[in-house]
Amino acid sequence: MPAPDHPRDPIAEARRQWAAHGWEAAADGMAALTSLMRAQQIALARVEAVLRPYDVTFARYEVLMLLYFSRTGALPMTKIGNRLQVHPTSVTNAVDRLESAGLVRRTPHPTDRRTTLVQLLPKGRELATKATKELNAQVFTSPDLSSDRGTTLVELLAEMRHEAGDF
Amino acid sequence: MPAPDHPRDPIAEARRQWAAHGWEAAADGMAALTSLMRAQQIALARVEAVLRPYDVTFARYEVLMLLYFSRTGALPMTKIGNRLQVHPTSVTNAVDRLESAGLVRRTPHPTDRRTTLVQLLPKGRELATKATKELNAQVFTSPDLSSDRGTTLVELLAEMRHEAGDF
DNA sequence: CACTGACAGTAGGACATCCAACTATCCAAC
DNA sequence: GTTGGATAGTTGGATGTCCTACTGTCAGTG
Repeated sequence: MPAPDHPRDPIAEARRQWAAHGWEAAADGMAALTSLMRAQQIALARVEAVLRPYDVTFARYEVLMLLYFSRTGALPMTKIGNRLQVHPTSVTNAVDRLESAGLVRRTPHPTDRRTTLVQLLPKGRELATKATKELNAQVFTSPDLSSDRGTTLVELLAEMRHEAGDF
Repeated sequence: MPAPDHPRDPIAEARRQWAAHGWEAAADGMAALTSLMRAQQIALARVEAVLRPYDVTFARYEVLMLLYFSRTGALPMTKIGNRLQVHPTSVTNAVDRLESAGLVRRTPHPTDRRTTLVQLLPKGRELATKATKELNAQVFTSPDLSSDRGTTLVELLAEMRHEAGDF
């Protein structure tokens, strides 16, 4: 057996404890969920480190890219929230900051006065292009994400998301 | 081709856009990372929904379980932060709230006056037991986590975490 | 044509996370 | 012994997320 005070995988350790307490049936699920939490934390930190010089967070970057890919460069707040699966108030927050930074602009909807359109500005489009280039180079092409492992991960998580009604 | 305004997988859609913009090499990595973010969000929401009646968040629950599994029911703040891979200030925050709820207690370390020990109280141990029973039943044994899929997920993410120096 | 329910967005509050800066303590090296 | 670097923990500030509650607007129903 390994030395007790040696750095081991804390999730494997937790899984062992689960089983030791008679919770065998739930041990795998616990390990899967905890792994998900930890891996997300690591991945997010890597992304945010790359985005920091551009003064945007991942949340705001996602909004920019959604607009970047849209035909007219503009989308209603609601549609942004639906696509990113975040609360309306989170969209308000992100757009507030993007607007303050001069990257997007709020525009009234031509026919529906309830709706606010978010319009990507040239400065925002430029930032999206540059930041994406950096992310592609420094994170998205890293071997632990882009290999077969990454593809398998996408498939597994897509099934999970689908069962949870994500799309 | 599917109807353009039909609900499709937004990640598959983003992957397609990535490729269309000449970023093929990064498309898989982007999809993997984004899947991770989304799946974590879903999983966390499921856990927090179960924990809400107990007035603890997942972060605080993790602290409780760490103490629950420790031999003496007490750990230094630093050790908690290391195990959970969170910032020292996050531990301070979580322990503050657990202490206010009467679930743990701060104790001075017998020999090192810099160190603060966090001691699990009976009320905290009881809550940990009950909450775990609920989580096991309602989340951790759900088929999308505990099947082979869950096991594969744990292995994949363990490799990722290991390469990122998580343990 | 008024009413009622659904929808779009925002304001205020709670929580978790991180970072930078600070105090207190320990320990090793001179 | 004293000094200086490392360690433990907290405080204050920023950000993102959610929830609840609220205002305005739209659209279908009577």
